[in-house]
Amino acid sequence: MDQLTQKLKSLSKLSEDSLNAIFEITQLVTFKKGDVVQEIGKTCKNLYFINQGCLRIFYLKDGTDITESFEFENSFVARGESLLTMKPSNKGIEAVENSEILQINTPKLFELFEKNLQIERAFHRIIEQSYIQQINRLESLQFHTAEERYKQLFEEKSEAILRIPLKFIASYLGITQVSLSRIRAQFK
Amino acid sequence: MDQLTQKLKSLSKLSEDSLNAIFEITQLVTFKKGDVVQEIGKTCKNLYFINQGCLRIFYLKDGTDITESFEFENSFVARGESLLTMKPSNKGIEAVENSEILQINTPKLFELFEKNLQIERAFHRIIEQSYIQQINRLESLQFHTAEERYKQLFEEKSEAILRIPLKFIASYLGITQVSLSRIRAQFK
DNA sequence: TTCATTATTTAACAAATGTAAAAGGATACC
DNA sequence: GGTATCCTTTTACATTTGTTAAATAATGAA
Repeated sequence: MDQLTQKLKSLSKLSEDSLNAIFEITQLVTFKKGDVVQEIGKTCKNLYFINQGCLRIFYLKDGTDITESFEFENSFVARGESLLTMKPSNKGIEAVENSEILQINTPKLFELFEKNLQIERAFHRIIEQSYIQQINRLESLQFHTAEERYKQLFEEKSEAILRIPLKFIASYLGITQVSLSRIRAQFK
Repeated sequence: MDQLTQKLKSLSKLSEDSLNAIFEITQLVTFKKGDVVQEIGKTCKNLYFINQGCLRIFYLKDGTDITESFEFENSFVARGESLLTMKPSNKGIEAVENSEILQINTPKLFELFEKNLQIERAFHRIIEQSYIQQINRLESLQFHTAEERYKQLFEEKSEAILRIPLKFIASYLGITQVSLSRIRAQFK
């Protein structure tokens, strides 16, 4: 739980008791490359923290697999809109690599909020940070060309291009694989 | 304050005392069409609630005015990324129509959080809702064509097309005015 | 290793969107 | 009311991106 502890402490002040309360509703799980962590159509009842590996959130648009987002070590992953509304998500989560994941039970987490303000605040920080991330992503998609978006990804998250299949990168950037290939060809 | 009261109560349980504490840090302001409510470059220290009128968040990309978002009556408006990070925003806020706005002082609001959990929770709801909105907007931009995005706006927020100049709508949809005009021409 | 499968690139053509400029419309101000 | 300004549409052409299909490269399993 070391990595998770450090991450949580970096967000908000947390006592040992608070941390232990969180650990009690947390489970270590492992997935193999390609495993489905959460199926499309289910309501999101877990918040994931990546110890090792890579997860992606995806969905199907007219039968085509679309990558909404991906995360690496020391990041949280959840289908926020489902977690917060308690409604089924049209998105799924998949392991892009063999992964070691901490799985936090969110119904129990929300119960903890009622008795422990420290915990509530820490997890609100996570939501806030996801929100800020989302605002920046929107700006990128709204007004940068596909080439600019690729460059930006290359600069800010270059490991993504090394660790994630390009077909996932393409849909993440909102373009086709062919288009991404053309952009990459210019770079040489 | 009626509209704001109703809105807040719809989000979370709030006592009269809590509501009054919020009102104490809230100010009624009016703007004329075209007025700048918040300048680009300033740190966001207010959360706005629209009693009457319309606000838009915008920024400049290579000298071109881009509309990031707009809101009408009974909605909150803020540059979330600046409000939460306390850093200057590269975006501004403008009144699209003559508007009557309630302006909530956020540094004081954050102080209230420390003493009043009800208030903290109510405003976290606002952030959560903005976050969900943002997720859906991203999905729309990432994988719908410009035509689909226009149709969607038409169906979900048709008043926007009536009340907001099309040049603002175009950049909001991530396309040029010319392109929007072409899409609209097909609809006749 | 070898073969089958999957991922990536390339090519050719079609469709969508951008750019620049001009023409109409609508609006605001004197 | 008239004029200037701003908004919207249209046109013509350039560029980007999508689609389909094929070729090449990389990967994984027997």
